[in-house]
Amino acid sequence: MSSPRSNRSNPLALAVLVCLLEAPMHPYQMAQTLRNRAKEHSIRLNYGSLYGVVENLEKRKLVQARETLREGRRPERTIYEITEAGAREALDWLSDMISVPVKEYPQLVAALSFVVALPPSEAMTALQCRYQALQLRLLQMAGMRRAAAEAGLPDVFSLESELEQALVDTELKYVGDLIDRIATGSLDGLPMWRAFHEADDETLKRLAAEVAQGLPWPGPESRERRTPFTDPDASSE
Amino acid sequence: MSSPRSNRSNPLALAVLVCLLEAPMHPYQMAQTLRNRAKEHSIRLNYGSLYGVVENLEKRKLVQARETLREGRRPERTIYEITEAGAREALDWLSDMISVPVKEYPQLVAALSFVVALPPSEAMTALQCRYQALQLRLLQMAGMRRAAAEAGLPDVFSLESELEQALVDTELKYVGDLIDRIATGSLDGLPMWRAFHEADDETLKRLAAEVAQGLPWPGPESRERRTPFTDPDASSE
DNA sequence: GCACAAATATTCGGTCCCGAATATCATTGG
DNA sequence: CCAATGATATTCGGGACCGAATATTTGTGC
Repeated sequence: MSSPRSNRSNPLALAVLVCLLEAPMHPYQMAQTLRNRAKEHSIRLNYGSLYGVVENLEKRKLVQARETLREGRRPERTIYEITEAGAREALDWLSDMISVPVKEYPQLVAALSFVVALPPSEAMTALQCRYQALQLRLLQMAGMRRAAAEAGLPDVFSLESELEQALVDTELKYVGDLIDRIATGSLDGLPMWRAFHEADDETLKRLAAEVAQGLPWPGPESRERRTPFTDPDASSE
Repeated sequence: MSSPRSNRSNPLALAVLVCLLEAPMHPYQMAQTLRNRAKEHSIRLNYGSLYGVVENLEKRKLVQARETLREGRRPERTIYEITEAGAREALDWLSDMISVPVKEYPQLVAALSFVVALPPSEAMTALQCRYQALQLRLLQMAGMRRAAAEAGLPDVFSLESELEQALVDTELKYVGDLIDRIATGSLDGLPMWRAFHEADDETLKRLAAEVAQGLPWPGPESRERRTPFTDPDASSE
């Protein structure tokens, strides 16, 4: 009934609104603007998505077409401008994005949650590989930040890269520590992990998995029903 | 031709493979297993998505239906098992996810990149709000980790929450610092930021925006073409 | 034993989004 | 001057995903 389509899922829509907050423009120009300001590093920017997003905003009356230039030369360029409601929505949305942290799912967090499925030696190799890649990225980011500073860009315009750097740095340090813990054997549970994979014996593996499964993993509500996992028709074979 | 559908986009598919690496099961049981192990905190888990993902994997011959139980009681439960190729894919994928860091777009990074669109006072309020929320989340996470430790779960099974905590902690500290920098006025560019929003004068605002835009924002390739932004037919009005 | 709620297990429709393709214009140089 | 290349600007098809709806069974109180 009220809002025809998407809510506040796609941050690209916010980017569009903020662009239009400054001046009316056509979609491609928004892309240019965002790229010029290196926002592509903080927002997932996709040429194809832009037009859909803008249309969506138009349906929700947050932006409106101001004029369509034809000029005979270029293909039609539709210039959009922000509406009253759009301006309000932009500031509200932005405010909310800062105020309310949402759960996110970084790749490495996901990967680590399954790391025991990998033999320790392979995990080690992979971690070292990531460590080097992260070091490289940190160097690149530091370079960009230095260049921006030298160009006279005030910090307030590059807060996002400060934070990004801090996060990557944290990840780097964590990975480094983890590598050490495995190398020195100080990681709690490492013998068990090794046992899983050194065992030629399938049943041991299976057993170990069940151990992991059977361990009481308390949720935040602290008392979780132990799922009774139905019938033991587990079959032979 | 070769792979009918999605590649390695959805980590839920990896979760499915890892589940099946341990034992054959039906989709709902995978969900149970993942929830029991609190993987829902590290993987975006959606009941509806599961079936689609599993079908996809079946098309790619990474899993196969082993048997379909009817039992007369419950609706049909199709039990899947992993294939040889599936097992290889799982380990490869996992290894890659660890080895190769991919660019990610945390909400706060996106939000900060537009923070100057917000009046400083509103930004301040929002930041303080987030700060409190993050503190709370940190406490919850610490509680869960302590509970897990007391329950005897070895660290190697909860690496993902260590990392998550480290990341949230970094974010918290960054937000705290930022609040201080604004409060004490030590943030570089803060007067400019204030000027944007204190000006009743529209033209000043517009001008300031252009300053931000005109500033040479060097990309990682260090020399970016200054986009000539086409014709100065900017129109009157 | 029956109504009602909760858990179990899966289906389905709509929508969002990505990437490739298209179409036009500008520029270069043979 | 026209073919080739690259930048400009937009369209489009189709797959993936989310969340709500659907069945069915189990449990609970009366």
